[in-house]
Amino acid sequence: MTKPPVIDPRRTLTLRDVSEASGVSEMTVSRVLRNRGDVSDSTRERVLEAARALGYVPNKIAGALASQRVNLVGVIIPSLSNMVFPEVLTGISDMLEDTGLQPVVGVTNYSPEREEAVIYEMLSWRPSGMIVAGLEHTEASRAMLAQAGIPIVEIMDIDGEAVDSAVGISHRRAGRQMAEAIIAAGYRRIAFCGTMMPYDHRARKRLEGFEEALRKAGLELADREFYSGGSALLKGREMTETVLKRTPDVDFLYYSNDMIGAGGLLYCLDKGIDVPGKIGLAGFNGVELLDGLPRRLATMDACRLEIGRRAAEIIAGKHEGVIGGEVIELTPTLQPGDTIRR
Amino acid sequence: MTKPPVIDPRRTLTLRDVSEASGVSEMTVSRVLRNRGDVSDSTRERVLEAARALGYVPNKIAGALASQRVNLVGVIIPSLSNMVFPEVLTGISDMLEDTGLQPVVGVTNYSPEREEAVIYEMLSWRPSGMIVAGLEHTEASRAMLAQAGIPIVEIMDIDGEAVDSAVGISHRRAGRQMAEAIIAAGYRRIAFCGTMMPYDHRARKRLEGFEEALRKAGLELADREFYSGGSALLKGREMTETVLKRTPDVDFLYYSNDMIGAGGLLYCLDKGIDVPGKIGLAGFNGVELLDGLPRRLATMDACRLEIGRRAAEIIAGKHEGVIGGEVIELTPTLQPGDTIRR
DNA sequence: CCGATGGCTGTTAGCGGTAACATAACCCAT
DNA sequence: ATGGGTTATGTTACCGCTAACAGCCATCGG
Repeated sequence: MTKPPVIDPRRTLTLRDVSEASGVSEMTVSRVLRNRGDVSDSTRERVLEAARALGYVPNKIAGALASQRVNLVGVIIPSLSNMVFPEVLTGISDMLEDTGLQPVVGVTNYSPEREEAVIYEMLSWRPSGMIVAGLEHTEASRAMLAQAGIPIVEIMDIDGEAVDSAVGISHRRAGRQMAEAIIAAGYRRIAFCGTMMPYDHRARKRLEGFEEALRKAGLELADREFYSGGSALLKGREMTETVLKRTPDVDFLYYSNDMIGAGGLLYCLDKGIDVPGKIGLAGFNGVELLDGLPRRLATMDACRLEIGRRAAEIIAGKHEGVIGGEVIELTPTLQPGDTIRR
Repeated sequence: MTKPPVIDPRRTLTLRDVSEASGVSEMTVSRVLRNRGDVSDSTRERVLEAARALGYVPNKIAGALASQRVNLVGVIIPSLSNMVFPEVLTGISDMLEDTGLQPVVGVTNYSPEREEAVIYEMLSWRPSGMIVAGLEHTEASRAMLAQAGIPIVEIMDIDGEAVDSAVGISHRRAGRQMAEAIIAAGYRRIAFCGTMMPYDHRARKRLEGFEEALRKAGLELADREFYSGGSALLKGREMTETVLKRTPDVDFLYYSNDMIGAGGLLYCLDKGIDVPGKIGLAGFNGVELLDGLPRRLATMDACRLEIGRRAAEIIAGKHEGVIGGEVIELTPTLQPGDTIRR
């Protein structure tokens, strides 16, 4: 028995509906809607009218399958609650704006397994390219990316080996530079406060570079304190208090990000501690938030917008010549602010 | 380190490749990979092995077209640089976690035209549902959503007419409640600072509710100041300074969001102004950031996480019975903090 | 007046999967 | 043996669209 042909009034429309409504073939409708090939003005007119009247929305799934072309770019980042990744996203969107490409975001929460799953999921939509934060991935993730046959750009970091292209800064060098500036300013009892997430490789590399520079100057960290979760601003306060109580002679606090740095700054100001006289402070990232604080925290711009832009450019193929495997190192600038002695 | 098996790089793998490699039909491979139907253990084993060895990643485009099923949920929000939407997203992701559904985010930058374009783009991927921030859309946007034949949930706001379902709070009421609390605390010369984006309807509604309550008490705004763009914290400082200079007898400042409120708070503390004695302050949203400030800003929680969760529940069809058109009003709680006299 | 040319539209054959049905092999009770 | 029921696998026909090519008609130079 054949099923009764259910004429669903809300059946989703297809090209055929538009084609019937406008009296031309599906192919012509397709051409009109994509602005492809030659279509006479009168026909185009008629088709557009019909499509609008019906409220037709093309089915990209079918289109993508037929054309083997997908206008999506997968963007995989560890977190959205950080303010740094949204800014990278802004750079990406800006640059992708009129390329017909569209970013699709996946979040990993700093978990390599989650990242692997997200990459798999993304790739199964056959995007035109992938932008992935960081250089550290599971073996399987790297393999999938390498096999995908699309441009891959790893962003934020360049201290390591990229699957394909990479755009970022050297966090080791950033840590080193900050240490050198701090030492040059005369601080000697230097402590570190930062995230303890084992998978925040970039914070780890900054600390490595930082300690390396300290050693070179015959110094070592006077103290260190780690946190995870919670309000970063509050954690910054708390960690600062902890360190200052535990190691009262500390004269500088290096924070792994601006948010906890800001917390530390507010704490010091609250307590009436002389900043940067008695204690110097520095963070990392150059977040906009700092502009509103009572004093400008020393920090280092991570070139987030620029990273997003450059990565998107590579995906969009806007760069001349080179086909892949580019590594673009951007150079962050140290902003001494008002929390390092001069 | 062993490299993964390098397959012919010019062709992406299909079911057929796996089927040939494991000696069964494509259909059986499909069944194995989706855990559908009965497949003998030995066959399953063999297929999985082959798929893994080849590095096969299924093509969801083809799958979606064939099955008429897409495991995506479109989420359309005005901005990512706000911290409130990332939190809503968290709620959505949490709830969607094990439903097989995956959120895909689109950003409108508070532009109705952009929103229309993003909705069109999203719908053309035929998602299983859509979550859209706000109730105000272009005529065309509403029509598209209504026609799509999928569950639509408008979030954040319930003061207006929903296309289908809605989850949110009443911003008018929120504004009213805050005004009542402020008046009850004895403040009389009340000013407002907020965004001037013409499309931030929720901020607008809060202000409307706020002024309504003032009027009911025989009061009116003593002053008002608007901003757009830039560092919200800094703008908060600046606007506060402007208002206090222009209208020195102001005794309360109501901010349209916590970030500018925090800026105002920092400004007042800087200037040694007695808060909440001489001047009271309040913001809106209950952002985590506030936890780290020297004093707790009065605010009102916008139920962001809960909104995300509930919206996702509706899409996932986890709610019993009802088919659509639900409107869920959540009730924000006023957190008086330390910046309103008691 | 013919074939060539170019503008416009239609036809055909998939894209890579999956739903639905068909088939084969094996089991058991009748 | 026979029929009916399982279980495991294969076959067929699309899903909605687009690439590639085929056709048609008017125009045009020789």
